[in-house]
Amino acid sequence: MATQGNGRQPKYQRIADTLREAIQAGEYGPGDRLPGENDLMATHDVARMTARQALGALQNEGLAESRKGAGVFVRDFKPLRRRGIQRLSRDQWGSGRSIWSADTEGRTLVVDQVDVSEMEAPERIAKVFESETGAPVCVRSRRFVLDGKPVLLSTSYLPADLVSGSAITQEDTGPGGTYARLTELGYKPVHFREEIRCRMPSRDEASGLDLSMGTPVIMICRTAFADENHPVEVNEMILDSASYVLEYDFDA
Amino acid sequence: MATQGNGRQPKYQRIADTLREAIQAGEYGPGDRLPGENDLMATHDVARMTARQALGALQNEGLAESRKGAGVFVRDFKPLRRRGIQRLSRDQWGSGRSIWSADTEGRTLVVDQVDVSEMEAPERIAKVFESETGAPVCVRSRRFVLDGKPVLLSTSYLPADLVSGSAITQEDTGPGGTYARLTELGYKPVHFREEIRCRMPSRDEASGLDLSMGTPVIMICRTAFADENHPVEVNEMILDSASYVLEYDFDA
DNA sequence: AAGTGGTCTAGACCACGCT
DNA sequence: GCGTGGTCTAGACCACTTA
Repeated sequence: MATQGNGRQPKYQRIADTLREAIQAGEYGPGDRLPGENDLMATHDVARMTARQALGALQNEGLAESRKGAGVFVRDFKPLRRRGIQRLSRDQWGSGRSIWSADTEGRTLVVDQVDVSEMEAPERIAKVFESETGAPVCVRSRRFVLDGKPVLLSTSYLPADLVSGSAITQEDTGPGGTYARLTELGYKPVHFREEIRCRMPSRDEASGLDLSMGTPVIMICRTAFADENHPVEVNEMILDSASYVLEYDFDA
Repeated sequence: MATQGNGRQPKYQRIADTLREAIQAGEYGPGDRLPGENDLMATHDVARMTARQALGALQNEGLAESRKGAGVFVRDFKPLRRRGIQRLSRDQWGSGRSIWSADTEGRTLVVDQVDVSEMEAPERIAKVFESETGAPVCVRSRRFVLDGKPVLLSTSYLPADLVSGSAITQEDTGPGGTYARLTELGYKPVHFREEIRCRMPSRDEASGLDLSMGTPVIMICRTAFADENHPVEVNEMILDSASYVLEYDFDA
């Protein structure tokens, strides 16, 4: 017992390898149910926990996901393409269209969990605005749900003195959104910086995006600048990495 | 026994939460050792597997990493900043400098596992070059190790007929690298497209980058275009997400 | 040599979903 | 109702590091 030394590598890894290869060979397609714990215990003659470890490995790799009471299923990957630069070109939001219309053609977008409030700026935000920590900022947080699947959590920070009284402090910012309003206020965004990180989600993020185990998130932190390096907005976004491909097109 | 219903959520989650909060509160700093399995069994009065699950959860979140025979330790996050657009501006490689010099100032970069060969183009690559599947391509794969830590795996594909006989087919491509040579050959890259995905690593990627559990990878697929949409190179990169922040700067 | 995490067994009860 | 995955116990041996 516990003689793991048979084939040089752990039993659960060998079982996981078998399943992985079967998936990649197409024996199990997206959405198909994989052999369950009981199946694996029988076919590989192992204990419960060992079969579980094998299935758990596949889930941690993002290849499979479990549904309680139903089984473990092969995952699908059909991402949205988010064109980082074109979507923020002036004509997008200049003409009253949401910058989202570029990404979501022909699909159903719902924005929910909208919350607009004013609070003291967290340190990292205050630092960008070059204001003292604790200066008031307008905070707009939202969730984007595409065809029933939550794909993005967004939290946007703007200096409160800049936007007070404008539609930006309302839930509905009107045609063209925040950037159109900033333009009207004399702070037209002319330059953007996007910082991209990738990591495993926090518990809040996992539940907010309805992520299954083994799905990382993409963090995009976008800073919008009015002319001459004047930052007017910081937007922190959390994206379901299984729902997105980011694209940046630029000249040498 | 197995009365998990005490506090509404699983025991291992409660233990993980305790540790997570302690980490975020700074009680355990980067590199510090967390309480081990035996500690947790004693302090929380649980079985081995339950303590393991708690520590496993933290590792899957990327918050901690285990070292066999030593313990579980809080992870650090000190990423490189990769400026996607500036690093590919003409003056970088035009002057004989590697585009890497922009990222790695003052650090030790080693390139190893260099392999240059010719093979038939995989389907996705042939599609980009608009050649028939199986057309010959020059494949350059390398690994970049920064201060002893592998951070990036790169595989670059170029049409074989375009580069045959040039230094691009050598291990050392000379000053300015592949892009300087392409320019000399009359295929100056003038436009780039980078596609970014994020997912959990394959086993090969995890071992090649020496990743610990719970670390996703960033995939960058860059296509370089000579004038008028003529693709001349496809570079597929796998980045350790704990080592990188990507940055894209652009005008509206 | 002692302690650590990695793997494994053989049982158990639970909540959930539906073949 | 029955099978599913989710959680948990109480043991065990192993390989590795030296905190």
